[in-house]
Amino acid sequence: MADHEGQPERISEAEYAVMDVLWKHSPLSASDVCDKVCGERGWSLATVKTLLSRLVAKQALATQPEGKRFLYSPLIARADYVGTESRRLVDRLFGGRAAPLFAHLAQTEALTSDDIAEIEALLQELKQ
Amino acid sequence: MADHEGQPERISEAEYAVMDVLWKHSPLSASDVCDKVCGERGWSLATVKTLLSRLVAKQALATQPEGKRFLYSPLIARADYVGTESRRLVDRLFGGRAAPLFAHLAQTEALTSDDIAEIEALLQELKQ
DNA sequence: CGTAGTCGATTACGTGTGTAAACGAAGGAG
DNA sequence: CTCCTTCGTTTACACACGTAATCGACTACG
Repeated sequence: MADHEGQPERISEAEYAVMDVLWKHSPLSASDVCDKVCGERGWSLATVKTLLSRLVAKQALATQPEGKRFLYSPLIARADYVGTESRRLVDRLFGGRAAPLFAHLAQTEALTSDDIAEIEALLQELKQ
Repeated sequence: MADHEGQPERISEAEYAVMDVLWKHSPLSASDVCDKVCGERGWSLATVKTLLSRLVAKQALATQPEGKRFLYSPLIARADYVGTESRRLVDRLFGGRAAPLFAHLAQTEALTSDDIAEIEALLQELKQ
């Protein structure tokens, strides 16, 4: 079947943890990535290697040879991923409207007064 | 292994489509549910039956016998599910802060001016 | 030059998910 | 009373995901 260039394949939660590291520090080797995530997630280096390979297969990461090993760097922007995922949630759960999402976050106390201030500031900009 | 009563099991996307129908019209039979979703999703009745069974196993649906068949109704509130999922996203992608999520939604044009007005109204209430 | 460590690639395996067919019980039609 | 339909239940299967061991190549140390 021809590489028919659809929308990018989805990135799973574990894969996201790997992307997250690479979004913060760009070209890293597999071991470097493991140093940053294997602790928190209780992973072995082998697991990180698998996730890196899958992300390369999904064209979410690029590899560049450095001596005998590879350095990995993101091919997709964090903002794109985050935007897509946010949109998915809003579409699926709130019929595409952001306001009900906001109402829910507010009701479940996920909003601090700092958040409120910040959002007000954003709204001010948007209204201009 | 003892039924150790943890947090409710996760509901997958396909399962959510079924829940969605039942959140709108409460006690329905399997065929009724199929009538509402099999069209849009291209499912067969068998698929709906499987999803219903899995949701019962996950204690997300209750069954009540009606003649020879069952009527299904939600055991968990839509608001709970939606709240949990929203929270997961905010935690995972935005470090638990809602404000950056809004910034993203705003930038990707997911916010209409109606949304903005609605959110402003909500903020007014929250500030009291 | 050989041996040990390291790297990416390959293979593995259990579980969840999407999708569905097959099976067995029960009720209605004739 | 027998056959067909209709339920719910059981079983199936392919693919994605989480997690990891193993393998073949290469390098660096001795």
